[in-house]
Amino acid sequence: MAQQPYDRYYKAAAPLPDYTNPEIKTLFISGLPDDVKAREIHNLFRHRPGFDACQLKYTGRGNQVVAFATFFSHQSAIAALRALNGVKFDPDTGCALHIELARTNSWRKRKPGSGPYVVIDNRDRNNAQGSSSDDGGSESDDPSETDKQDSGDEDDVEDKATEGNTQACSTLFFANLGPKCTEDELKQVLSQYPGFNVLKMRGRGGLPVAFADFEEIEQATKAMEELQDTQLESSDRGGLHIEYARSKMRKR
DNA sequence: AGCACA
Repeated sequence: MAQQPYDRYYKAAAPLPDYTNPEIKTLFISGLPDDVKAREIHNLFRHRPGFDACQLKYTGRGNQVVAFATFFSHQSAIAALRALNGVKFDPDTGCALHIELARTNSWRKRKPGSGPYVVIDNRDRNNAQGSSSDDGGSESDDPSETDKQDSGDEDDVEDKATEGNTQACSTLFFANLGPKCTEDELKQVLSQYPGFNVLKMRGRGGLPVAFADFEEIEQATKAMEELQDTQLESSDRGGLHIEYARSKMRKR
């Protein structure tokens, strides 16, 4: 009853996950219900700092499905692992996520044009599921997975051009930071976004706020969208609140 | 809701 087929699967596949290998930026996720959608995996990780892309994989072993999530750094992968490992993914069945560092990084880089997640379906070609090199080879756009085709990137994102009342600006304003938030922590997150220039933190009578300057408005927008509501490790409150700054940061 | 630096 409580015995899950994937238990056997991942124990056999990853006998001793190496949590210390700093090369690995990819997480291996099992414990997923077999009707999980790639979109759900994406939503699970999309607000984690440093998240790059993910893939859902039908292993071909029964209905078993696993996922891989790739980050821009080992550290951010570990942070997401710690935050999400053991989390109840399906409240009905109570089944919990099992997350480990993957044994090898995903070779797949997110291409500018392509979506943030991909589906790999081995259910029909039931061969070659034991080897370590079967992690892809195809960008198979499965017709059964049509959720992503029209909208590409988002499904629950309201993409107004502006946040609050402010005009788009290449400097971002960060609020809802915890008192323990450091410049380094924020810098580390932001440095993973193209065009990131300078960070300035200000302690506004207790709670810190921050300003992050980007080369281009588009790059600031991208970072804002991806980091909005992200929980920093230092946070003792809700996720990041980000808006366009009211004025561009002064050049020095 | 909280937006500085000059």
